[in-house]
Amino acid sequence: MTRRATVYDVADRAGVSIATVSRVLRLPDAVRPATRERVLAAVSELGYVPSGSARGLAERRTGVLGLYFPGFDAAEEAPELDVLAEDAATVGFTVDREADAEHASGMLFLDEVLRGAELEAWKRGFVLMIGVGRDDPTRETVRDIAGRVDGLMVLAQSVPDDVLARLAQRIPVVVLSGPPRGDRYDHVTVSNAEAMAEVTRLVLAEADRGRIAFLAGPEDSPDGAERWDGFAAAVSAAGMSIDEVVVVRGDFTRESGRRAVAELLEGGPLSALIAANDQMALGAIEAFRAQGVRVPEDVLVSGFDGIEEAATARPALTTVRQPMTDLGRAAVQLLARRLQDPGAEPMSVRLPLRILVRESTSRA
Amino acid sequence: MTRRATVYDVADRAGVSIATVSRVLRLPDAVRPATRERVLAAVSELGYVPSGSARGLAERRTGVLGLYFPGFDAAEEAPELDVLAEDAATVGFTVDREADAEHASGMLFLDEVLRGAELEAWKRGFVLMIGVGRDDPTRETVRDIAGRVDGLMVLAQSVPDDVLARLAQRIPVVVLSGPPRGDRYDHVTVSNAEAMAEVTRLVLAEADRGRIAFLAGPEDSPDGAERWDGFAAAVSAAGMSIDEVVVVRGDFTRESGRRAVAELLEGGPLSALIAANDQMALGAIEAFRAQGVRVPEDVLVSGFDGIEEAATARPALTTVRQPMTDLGRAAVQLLARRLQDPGAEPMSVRLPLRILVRESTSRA
DNA sequence: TTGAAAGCGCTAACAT
DNA sequence: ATGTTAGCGCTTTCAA
Repeated sequence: MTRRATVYDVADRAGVSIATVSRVLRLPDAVRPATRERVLAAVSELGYVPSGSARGLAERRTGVLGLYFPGFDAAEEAPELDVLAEDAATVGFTVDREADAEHASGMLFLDEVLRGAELEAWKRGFVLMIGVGRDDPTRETVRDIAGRVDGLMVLAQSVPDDVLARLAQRIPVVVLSGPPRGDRYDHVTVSNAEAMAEVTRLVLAEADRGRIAFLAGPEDSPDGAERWDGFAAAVSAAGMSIDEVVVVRGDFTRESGRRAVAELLEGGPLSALIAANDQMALGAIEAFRAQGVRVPEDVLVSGFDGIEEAATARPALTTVRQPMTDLGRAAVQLLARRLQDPGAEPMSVRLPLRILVRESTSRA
Repeated sequence: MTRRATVYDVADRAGVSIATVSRVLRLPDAVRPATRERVLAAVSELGYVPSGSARGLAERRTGVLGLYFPGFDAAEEAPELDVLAEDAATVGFTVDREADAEHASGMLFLDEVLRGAELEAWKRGFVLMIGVGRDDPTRETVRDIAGRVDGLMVLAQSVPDDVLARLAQRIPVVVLSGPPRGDRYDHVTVSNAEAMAEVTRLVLAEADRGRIAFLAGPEDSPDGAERWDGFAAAVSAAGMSIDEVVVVRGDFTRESGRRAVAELLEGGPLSALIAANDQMALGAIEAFRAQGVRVPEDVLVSGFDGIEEAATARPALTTVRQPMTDLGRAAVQLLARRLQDPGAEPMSVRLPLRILVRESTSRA
């Protein structure tokens, strides 16, 4: 690798000025064909690739959009790997008769958002830079990224409010998912409440007249709260009093779903259980089965999130799926809009959720 | 958003020179605490975020690594989405009683590679820029990226040889997966052949003395070729002649697996079928079942790739899993090495595969 | 159609 | 410990 070629090298070689080189690359039609050919030949011969930094500096835009996630791993938990080590593995394989080669769990959400964002960014001529929030107080990855991009998309909760406010002073910020964070940012969300209301409506329509239970999320979860609101609204709409339903609070884990069912069954049989997320719903189904209660024959169960396991579980779980790819795409669209028109009013986009009706709520 | 603050603004406000501002940010200990505080206060008040472009230009390094994938989508196939349109959807949900909300298929591979790369990059103080290869002749996304990063990781086959060679002239390149592309690049691969040989050995040890079949991939697949080599080696090692086995060529699709079985069964019963990938193996199992041939009682079947469905299928499929996260991590490690020592010899790292022995090859 | 030259916002010598 | 200044490699007026 010899010294990197620059515009000057190309200009020399083609016998033109650097301005002409720049023009050939940016406004080819503004240059006489013969000259253009000479320049392109030089570019090619020298393997010239323009410096993004220099361009970014001169143009005052980078052509890069940033996507910032909450940490999807505890960096510390990652096993050691050092392929440069003296004793680096030399075996070609290992044999495993037990393990199920855990597929990365739960993170599909982020992957799909990423994919949607990348597609939309590409369509608009941007490239994507990604960052993951890991709490290392000595480093602020998000600022690292903010300094290198024209606009930033952050997943709800991944950046503290004050930091976000600072960054928004410098570049456009779009918040993805979660509740609105003030009305100063562009924002993409989903209709948690409406979708939960609809699920509840569907379940109530199918259920016996009997005890209905809601398995809520933790108190501090904004998503959980919205889902509760939706449930409550549907209950009222069905002409029932909210006092007629039983509410148990869980923490979004499967185990808390199991515990909730144990508790609920002490109060007698149930005709439907509506959970604030899939994990709790799946835990509940396990517990019902353990107690000899059949789903959906004896009790209907619904979840929320649309995790993959909801589809493969027996019975398959009725749930609500996040439009993950569209979340990513919508975020980029909002960012692109603001980049074009920095003064526009902050805008909030609400994407429809997809309700998947499956066996667990079908009194066949 | 007022004009973006720069070092000059910060320096003015703190009553120091721009050099001092720069120092506070990069070598805080080289500045007197009192001065440092003043500067940091100014930084904070102004919401100053250093320009990555200016830094990159001055430092002659960007602190960014690039990861370039082959297109995981046909951009054209993506449904329309325009959240800014006048008639943008206003409904909160849709109800779906049939569909299984397809989880993005097959691309888990890339997601996990990405995750591994991001983790390792973060550990080393880099951020990650991603690009996806889509064939748009008018744009060269990969060059876009190459101009903005200190080093580039490309997935095998995602970049034409000549383009790659050009880029490698400018920045370090690491090739991921696939066969070596010349010996001029650092390279991370897996031991396709060895792992397939081991799978074959395991299956042969378990199988009846009967007809053994290999379900090969398309001729032009380098992976397919390596897997074939491994199979052939194991067959020889078992003291059999390669002529004793039946070989059918498929194209890595499930349908081709089904067809292959139909064809194979015409030649009489089989005792084992070793497929070059999971999709074909799963297709084969379906076809066997349709013919009343039981797996694994009558015939053993193995796959390759370790897709998720291999674990949930009935019977669970014996397969070989790619160390995807480690591929990403290893690539970054190689890149970091080369960045430190540009003159080092190109290095090729071979990662062990993980053989997962499951029901489909277990004569219980 | 082309060239000269002035920045873009930073870092890193070198001076003080 | 801090300030001055010369680039880093490009884009973009403004002139020619």
